[in-house]
Amino acid sequence: MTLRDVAALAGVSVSTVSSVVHGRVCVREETRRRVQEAVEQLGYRPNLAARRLRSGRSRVIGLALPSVTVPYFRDLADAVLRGAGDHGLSVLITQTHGDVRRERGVCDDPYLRHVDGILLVPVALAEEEAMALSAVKPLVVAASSLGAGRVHCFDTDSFAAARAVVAHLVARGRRRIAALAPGEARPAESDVRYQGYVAGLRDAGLPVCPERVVSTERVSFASGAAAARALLGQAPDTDAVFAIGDALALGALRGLHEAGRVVPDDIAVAGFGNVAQAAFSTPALTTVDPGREELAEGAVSLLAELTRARAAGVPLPPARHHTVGFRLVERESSGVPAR
Amino acid sequence: MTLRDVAALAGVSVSTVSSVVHGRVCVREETRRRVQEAVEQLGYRPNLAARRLRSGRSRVIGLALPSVTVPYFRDLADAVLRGAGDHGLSVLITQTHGDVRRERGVCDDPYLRHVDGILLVPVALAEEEAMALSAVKPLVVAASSLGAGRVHCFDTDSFAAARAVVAHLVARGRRRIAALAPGEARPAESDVRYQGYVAGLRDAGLPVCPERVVSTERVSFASGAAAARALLGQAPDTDAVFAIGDALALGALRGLHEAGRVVPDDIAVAGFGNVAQAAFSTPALTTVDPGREELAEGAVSLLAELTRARAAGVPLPPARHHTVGFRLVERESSGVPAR
DNA sequence: CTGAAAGCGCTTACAG
DNA sequence: CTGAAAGCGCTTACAG
Repeated sequence: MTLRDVAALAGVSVSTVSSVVHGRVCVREETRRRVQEAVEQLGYRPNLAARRLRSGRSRVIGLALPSVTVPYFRDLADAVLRGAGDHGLSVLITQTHGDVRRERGVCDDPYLRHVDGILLVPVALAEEEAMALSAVKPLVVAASSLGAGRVHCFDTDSFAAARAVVAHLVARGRRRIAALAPGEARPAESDVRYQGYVAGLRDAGLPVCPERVVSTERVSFASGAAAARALLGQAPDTDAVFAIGDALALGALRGLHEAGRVVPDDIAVAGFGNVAQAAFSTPALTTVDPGREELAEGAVSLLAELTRARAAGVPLPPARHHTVGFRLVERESSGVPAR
Repeated sequence: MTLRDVAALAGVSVSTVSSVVHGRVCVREETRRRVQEAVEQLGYRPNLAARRLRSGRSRVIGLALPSVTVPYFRDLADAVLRGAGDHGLSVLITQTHGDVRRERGVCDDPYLRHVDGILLVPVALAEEEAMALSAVKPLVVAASSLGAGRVHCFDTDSFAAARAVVAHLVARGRRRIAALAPGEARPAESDVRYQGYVAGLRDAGLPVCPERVVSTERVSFASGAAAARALLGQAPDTDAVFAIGDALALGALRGLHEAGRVVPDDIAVAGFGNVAQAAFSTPALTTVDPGREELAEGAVSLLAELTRARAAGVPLPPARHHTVGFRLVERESSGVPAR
């Protein structure tokens, strides 16, 4: 079932069929009708591989993120999948597992080689490296604070959001507020959230106590639970915890429970991400809604625009850092009653 | 950067380069070396679209599942992504949202059109419909009990697993055991789990009480919470709940908590799926580990084999229902102490 | 062991 | 408004 077959049945040339299929206006109404009938009758479907070979475009974008098992990224993937559908794009997902080499290599990733553009959710990539990637193919960085706007980037204002979380905890009467965040080589995005935490403490005239800052190995339930236990060991009088990710916060809830602490009576907990289960934990989790839908949709739209521009050979719009609004979601874990 | 360029640099024909790239043995060692050097030097990468057009294979498989936001499917997607990588396959994900028309139409899904084969996680599809899809392109049904083995199918023995859950609850002294499951048009897989519940009650000589069977709209946290509230209204003396999915169970935990019931003291809860957060809820959730890794890997391997067979023009192996082992994971929500 | 050539199905100037 | 023709980059018999 090829253009040739359709052309034969409709009694026209393949060029004409191609024009009809692409909705070009330069075809006589009567001809168009005949071709369309032939298309219907034969159930013609264009061969994508041929189209791609010819046009150099694949209509597929790559989504490179740490792992779909992290609730925050999974929800983001869902939003991207939906957004891409609206633009007629398919999505190829690849997991970097937070490995900076894989992040650097996304453009070489054999599974991502034929994609038109890449939506990258980096964890450890430097802005310069992202710029290098942008030179290879259209790239939009999502959900990560990649600095100075020299790369197309869509992100929540994580600094302000984290700061608002701390302000909220302070308003609920907490003074000894801890932070849980990935350790040593803190990913850029996590670091921004952490800096927001520091700023929030400063706003309230509170000190940053090193023993209240716990480094975690990853952003996972297990790490959160372990970090909570460690925190109680080194700073038992802590009365609130800000975890830079919901998975960490949900794990901390668990760790605190195991240690016999009552949340929020003994200790408040707040996270970041407003993942689906944050509303259904016990107690329900106070967190930041990062405007995920808007972020995913904006990033996909921009990427679609970039790939179109590139295909058309027109200059790409200059890189910019787009910021999406956030919302503080106050729930039981910080002492806000349900309902 | 094409075969031609490499051929020119190496001073051979494109056919020879192609042979080297494909590792065919019929090339003289000295020639192979020269070609490989040229490949390196030029950084040659094959054009996938051309390869696909020529070979008719894409090395991409489609994964069609209800939604990546459901924890159970998200964990499955993660396992499939990893399994596919081992076979050198990319994965294109499409969400059916449990819509049977989208399930029936997976082979026509414009985003899945060029894939070599499809891994389908159906919710409402009948076996006959799946057979019809199999005729279009290689298809493996995963994580769903699709009957009689006339379609390639990988599944947990959900019936036995659900039955084992009930046996466990009975062993923990529960007698008034409720079930939470999607309503009216119960998906095949959910129904199998439900039937396992019924069998489990029978094994213990317990009656199936209609007022203890609550139909949910979806498998989500929110549905689980709502169902738990409904259950308490219509059968307040219930002492255990078996939810056919972990999302439902985790939501029920929340609903019961809101209603002032203590789990497991007042009422035990068990789920199905052993999703990542099941170990980190409060209390930790008793559930069934469905052998996800084995299931995903088996399904992907089989699909890879089918696509290879089809490409080679050899007859596909006959359809079969593969069953994967499960494991009951006993945790606090059914009264098993932590640790 | 190596190469010339056909062709996968499409798009796109270009000519008419 | 329509068609003939070139060519995207590759693979694969086939001939030598």
